[in-house]
This record gives sequence, C-alpha cells and structure tokens, in this order.
Amino acid sequence: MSVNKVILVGNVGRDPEIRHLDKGVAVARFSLATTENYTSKTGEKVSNTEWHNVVAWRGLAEVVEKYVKKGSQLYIEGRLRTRDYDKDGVKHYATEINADTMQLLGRREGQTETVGQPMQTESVQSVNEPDFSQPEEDDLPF
Amino acid sequence: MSVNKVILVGNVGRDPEIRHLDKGVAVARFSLATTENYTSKTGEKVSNTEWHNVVAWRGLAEVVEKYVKKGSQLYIEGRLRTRDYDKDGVKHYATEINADTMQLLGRREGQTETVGQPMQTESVQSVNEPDFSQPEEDDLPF
Amino acid sequence: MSVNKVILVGNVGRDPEIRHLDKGVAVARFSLATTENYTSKTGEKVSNTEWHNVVAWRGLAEVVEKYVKKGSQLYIEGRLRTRDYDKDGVKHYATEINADTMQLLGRREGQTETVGQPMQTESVQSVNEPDFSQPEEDDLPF
Amino acid sequence: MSVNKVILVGNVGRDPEIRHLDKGVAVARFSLATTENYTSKTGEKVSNTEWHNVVAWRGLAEVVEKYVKKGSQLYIEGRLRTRDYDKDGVKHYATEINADTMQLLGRREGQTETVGQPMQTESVQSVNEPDFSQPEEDDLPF
DNA sequence: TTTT
DNA sequence: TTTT
Repeated sequence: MSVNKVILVGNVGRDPEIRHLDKGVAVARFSLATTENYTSKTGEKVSNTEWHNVVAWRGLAEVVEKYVKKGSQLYIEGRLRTRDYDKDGVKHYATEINADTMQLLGRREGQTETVGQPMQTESVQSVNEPDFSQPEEDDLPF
Repeated sequence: MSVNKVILVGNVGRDPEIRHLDKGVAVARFSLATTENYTSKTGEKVSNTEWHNVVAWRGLAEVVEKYVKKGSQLYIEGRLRTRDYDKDGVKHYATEINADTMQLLGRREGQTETVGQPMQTESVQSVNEPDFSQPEEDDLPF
Repeated sequence: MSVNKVILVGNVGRDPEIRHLDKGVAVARFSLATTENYTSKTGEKVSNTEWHNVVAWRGLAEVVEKYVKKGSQLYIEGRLRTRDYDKDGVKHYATEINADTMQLLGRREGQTETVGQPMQTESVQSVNEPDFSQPEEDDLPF
Repeated sequence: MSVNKVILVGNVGRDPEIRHLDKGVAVARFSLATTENYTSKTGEKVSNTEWHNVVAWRGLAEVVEKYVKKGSQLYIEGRLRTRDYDKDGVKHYATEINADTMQLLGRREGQTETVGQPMQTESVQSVNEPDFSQPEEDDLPF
C-alpha cells in the first residue's frame, strides 16, 4: 500500500567504494551529484548541487565495480532509507538511496567497455534501427 | 541504456478480463482512467480523462483477478508497449502499459479483503533487490 | 542535465505543521510513512517502515493545510534536499522531500471535503505545460 | 486524484519535426527509441525496441528545435495521451507522450552547443564535469 | 468504462 | 507518528 521511489540522473563524485561482505555479498557506495539551475526572482542565476548517497547490493554492486567511476553519468532508480547511527554519543541520521536499477548514460565513443550484465541494454545496432520484422503475438486488438 | 517507465494512479473502468493461457500463465487486462483537471487560459474549467490499457501477467494477473474491480483506485508502474494488429485488412496500432508493480489504494472501510502478496511482481524488481535479511555491515555510520 | 525526483505513496503520521513566513509565504511540514512488506529468505514476514520528511511551499502548503491530516493517504512527487544544521555544536544532516505535486488518495465516502485546486503547484510543472486549450493541429496521425 | 506520468531515457530516431502554429506556438515531434535487452528462459538474448511518439510544445519545442537531433540521448518526462483520427474512413488510435520536461544526456566533449534555455538545467560545465571542487562534506562517512 |  |  505504499510507494517509495527515487529517480536520479547525475554524475558520480568519486570512484565508488566496494566492499565484499561475508558470503560473497558485494556492496557498492558512491555519491551522485544532481544540479538544479534556475534563475531567481531577482534575476540571478542560481546553481544548487545535491549529493546523494547511493548504495547498491549484490549483482548491481558488481556492475558498479566494473563500470562506474568518478564522473560517470548514471540513471538510478531506488528507494529511500534513513538509518541512525551513533557518533561521539550523539545520534545522527543519514538518508541513502538503495539502488534497484541503474543505467550508464552517455558513454563516449572512445569507450570500449561493454556492460556484459543482464542490466538492460546493449545492441547499439537497434538504437536507431529497430527490428520491425518481429512478429507481433497475434492479430488481436486489445 | 534506456528507460521505459509509466506511473499511473487512476480508477479502473470495468472489471478486469482474465485469461489463462496454456501452461497456467494468467493475463489480466483492464482500462484505467486518469483525469486531469485544470483551468484554461480563458478561465474555463476543463476535465480531460485518459484511458490506459493495462496488461498484467502471471502472479500480478492473479492479484488483479482477486482484488481489482470496477472502480478500484490503483497505483501502477509499468512499461509502454505498442503492438500492431490487422483489422479488416487495415493495420492498427495499440499502445498498452505492461504492469510491473501495482498497489491498491484507498480501500474503503467496508472492504475487508487484504492483499496477502508482497506484490513486487514480474521479477524485474526483485532481480536487483538487496537481501534485507542480511545483517547491516557493522555499526559504522554510512 | 540532471534529475532529482522522488515519488511516494504513503500515510501522514501526524497533522502537518504550517508556518506563515514573512510576506505571506506558507510552509507545511509533515512526516509520511511508507511501509515495505516482504518475506525474507528464511520465510519470515518482514515489515519495514520509512518515515519521510516532506516540505511543501506556498500554494501547495495551503492545500496541505486545508486537506491533509493525520492518516491521510498521499501521492507526493518532489525533490531530495539535504540540509545541514548545528545542534549542540555538532553538525547534523537532514534529508527532506521538497514536494512539487500532491494528490490526495483514497478519500472515503464519508468525507465530503473536495480539493478545489488544480494542484500542480510550485510552478515547475506548469512552466513547460502545453496549452491544452489550443486546437490540435489537424486530423493527421502521427 | 490521478497521476499520468511517463519517464523515458532513449535515443531519437530522426531529426525532430518542428511546426509553428498560429500565434507563434511551436510544436515539436519526434520518435524516441527505448531498447530492452534480456535473456529468455531458453537462454536466448532478446532485444526489444519500442518507439515512442513524443510531442513537445512552446518553449520546450524550441529547445528541441535547437538541441535535439537524430541520435540524441534524452531523458523525457511527460504524460500519455491517446488521440483518435480517421484514415480512409477507419478510426485509428495513436498514443503519444506529451513532454513536460526534457534533459539532454551524455553530450560528448566535442560538442560545443550549449542549452541556453530556462528549462531546468544550465551550467553546461556540469554536464560532463560536475563541480567536484565542492568540498566533500568533511570527515563524515560516505 | 472510472473517479472526484 | 501512519497505514494494512
């Protein structure tokens, strides 16, 4: 009965930190910047950058490890999660984005790496030339 | 390298149609109405309703069968898909929303049914879903 | 070149707090709960509730003041924003959701109030909003 | 009481068509491809491309005219709208995405164009080079 | 065809 | 602190 969804497109601030927990579970953490630019009422150009703490687990963490680095432009879909922790006896809260899906955006031509993961996309061929030859299921309208 | 996502909150127009394909795969289809209300530049109140063709498969279709009926208010997350079909020798196109997740909203007090499903459906989401049962790494903040 | 978007459907924990700043600007704040239910690998039913700090400004704050109360089910679309503040000489961070649009969901039959607002709020959306009153170009298909 | 939202990240199939209606209102139309790649149960790699008919109005259409061309990678947020039209005496339906916001993604270094529009974003500087000179918070985790 |  |  509820929805908790975050959608971000931004750039990674530093190379991700990867940790491998017991049982081989991988966790990746990185900061993602989103910048909002607008003109204020007084006519000034304002630029406001938010830094988001992103966490990815397991297979997605491994994709992060292989393909994400400082400067990468990413599409992230995830969930908000706020944790509390103690620091010098004071309770603090930290909100992070638990990533569910990720897309690497705007890879440059020079880049040869390929995402060999069941993430979403690949065949560049189809980007501008869809395969219309695919037979549609049947002939029934909705 | 791409995202195809639809998010709808609306009301179901008629009781869903359910079909059971070979091998026990269930498919549910229904129309969902979203209504946009606004005031035009000339000051008139305008109401515009869109009808969306929603399709759900497998486990999600079964949830639809059990809990969705005419008038239900739903949150739907899915993907756009356009099919072509032949009708009287003329090619037509139909765009539908392939549902990935669903939430029943605003159930009224008289209703006693309960959705006993995690309702994350169609595998896509759960693929990258972290294992919440895992112990959090340690006691470090972030 | 970036996207910072949050979509929530949840319930309001307490009646919102409304403040009227100088110049008549209204600000509303409230907590919204989202609950995730799932079954762990060990077969246990787990329920995890997140509390989100939502902030609404101006016209949207006034809608909140009129129609939102403890228990209300809401759809919220907004942006993440993390602020830092000092508490007893210690720096803390707080992440909040700056609401851009809101929908009251699942109002029950007994409720007679009606939201008499277009509720698109905070200008952002309406900036790029097409003029629906315009005649559609012609009768040509795409 | 409803939400009708589409979020797409994809590539433009051909240079957009721009029309200027009476009163100087601009309309831009283009097709956007999203491709879904997955491995079927039988182990085959499957690639499915969807083509989305996107329409932008007014200021957003002018941004399209200036900066979008065949191959552009875009983030689009909009609403679904289905229109009917007559063709040879037969009623057809066409579903399009009415764009509300747009982001140009992954522009390469060689590209010098700059988005000079009050859309959302501005500082091109941050497109491929977010402002890493920002002091990372401090000694906080993450 | 829904809903408010 | 909500809700189912």
